[in-house]
Amino acid sequence: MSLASGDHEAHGVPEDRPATPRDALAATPWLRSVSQNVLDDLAGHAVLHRLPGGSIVFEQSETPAFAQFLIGGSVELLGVRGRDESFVELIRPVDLLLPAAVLNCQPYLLRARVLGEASLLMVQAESFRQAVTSDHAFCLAVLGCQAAQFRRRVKQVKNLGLRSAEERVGCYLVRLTGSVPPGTPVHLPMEKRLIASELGMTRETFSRSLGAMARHGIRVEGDLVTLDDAASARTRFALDPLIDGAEDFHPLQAKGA
Amino acid sequence: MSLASGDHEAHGVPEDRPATPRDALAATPWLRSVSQNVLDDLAGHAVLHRLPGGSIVFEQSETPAFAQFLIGGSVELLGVRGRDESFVELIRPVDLLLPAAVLNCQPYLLRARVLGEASLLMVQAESFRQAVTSDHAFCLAVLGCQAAQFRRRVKQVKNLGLRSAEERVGCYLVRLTGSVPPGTPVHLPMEKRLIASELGMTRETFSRSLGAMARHGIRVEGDLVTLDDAASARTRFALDPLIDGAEDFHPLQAKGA
DNA sequence: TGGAGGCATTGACGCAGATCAAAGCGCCGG
DNA sequence: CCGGCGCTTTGATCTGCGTCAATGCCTCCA
Repeated sequence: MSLASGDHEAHGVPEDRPATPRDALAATPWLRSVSQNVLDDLAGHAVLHRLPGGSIVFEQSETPAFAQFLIGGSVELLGVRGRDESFVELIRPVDLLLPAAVLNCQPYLLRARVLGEASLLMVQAESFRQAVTSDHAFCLAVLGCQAAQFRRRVKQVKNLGLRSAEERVGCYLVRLTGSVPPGTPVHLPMEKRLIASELGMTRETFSRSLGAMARHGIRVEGDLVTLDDAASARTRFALDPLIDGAEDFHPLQAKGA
Repeated sequence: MSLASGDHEAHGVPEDRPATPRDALAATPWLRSVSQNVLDDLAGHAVLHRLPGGSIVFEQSETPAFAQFLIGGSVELLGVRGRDESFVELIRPVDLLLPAAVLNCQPYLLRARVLGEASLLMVQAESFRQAVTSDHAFCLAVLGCQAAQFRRRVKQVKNLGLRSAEERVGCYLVRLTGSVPPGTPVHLPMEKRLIASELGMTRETFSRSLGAMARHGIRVEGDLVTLDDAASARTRFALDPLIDGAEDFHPLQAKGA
């Protein structure tokens, strides 16, 4: 249920980034039930890569050469038309970048751009497909990963279609402050402009909405959020688990026939 | 590349609806490479159902009891909040209704409502999951189905985010008339209000946009569309395969390890 | 044949949110 | 200590599209 970006090793313990492709795969929760030799094989056709903020991981209409596992940092997916970009989704670790395109050998429908800094595990597309078609457990893992992504998208669409800009902001903040006792200040997990695009609005609208939150018991100063009147806030901005709930990977175990 | 709804047996040959669950599975293109006995097993835990227009197939937040295969007709998926509904997607045969929820045993995020009339094959959820976890070929088929759905959703989002209402209408009509020689009148494949919600706008806006099409070489009279000036129309409303292209199921064959 | 209900059209109007523009305000490098 | 750059804030303005309402048109059925 964390709203945090994958990108703070600023204070405290530096995230222990895996040193090798094999380590990265071993550290991926949703590959837990995949056999060692399949992971070995994948790792054998993979490289670990680190990209600075702003890098393009792939471009719209490219044919995938790799299956990209996002290991650290975060990546935004954007629809592009000429000069215009429209934000579609923010991917956080550990997840696959548009597995559908890789599986189907079809062109990417979106541009992927790194925020902050990201570590990617790049597995050769053909080896990835190979593994999916030859190993049932891996196939199930990918299926589960895709299912979670799909549900996240649906939630995003519902959030956009069913709530006003101000409500989206309110619910976001209520959720953000939900895990600490009311009154405790909480940091926004990323730059405001990024939160704004994740919530499907411009920075200006986001900024104004933050101001308006005061009227409902949420105080925002800089990147610090305090829930002054929890009752009021939670009434005005009622969370809906079918929109605001976290969407976790759900394990499916292979069984013999 | 058809825009047609799944719902015209009005003129010509009546669609041959499968008589038994087993027939329905056999007739599903994307299950072609699944072995007979798996299909037999699924059919053994399934019923074929026919629902009149307006029926609710399932309600938001229900836990799936069945995996629903849409065999004929079409079904709309809607996000619901209180009294409001927001259209999310139109499903056409043959496809699964929200497989992610079924796989993960998680509540549906959307309401499913029948348009016109629909035939559904309802497979017991547990048998469906059983088949996915025990049969690799079936697992691959479901993965492919989900991948196609995912890409359709992304295209939809791009269409909405990157084009104005009028452009969406224009592109829709250009695509609709694309398969016949310019000048030939074409029928709209469904009621205007449905096209409008598929294009993410109100009927009124859709209606006005249809009127505006005349300025770009597309004449609309009733439900008949004629492309008068193909060059002008296709320039103003340039199709983008990454938005307007059909998204078909892409087969992945199981291979031994 | 007439009227009721569903859909489409048309016009007037309003508004949420985008856009444009101009300051503030850190933060960093020199 | 200064200047520039990127982010944020704030205000003014614009506009696409939704909403509301009136009307017309079909189809179905009594």
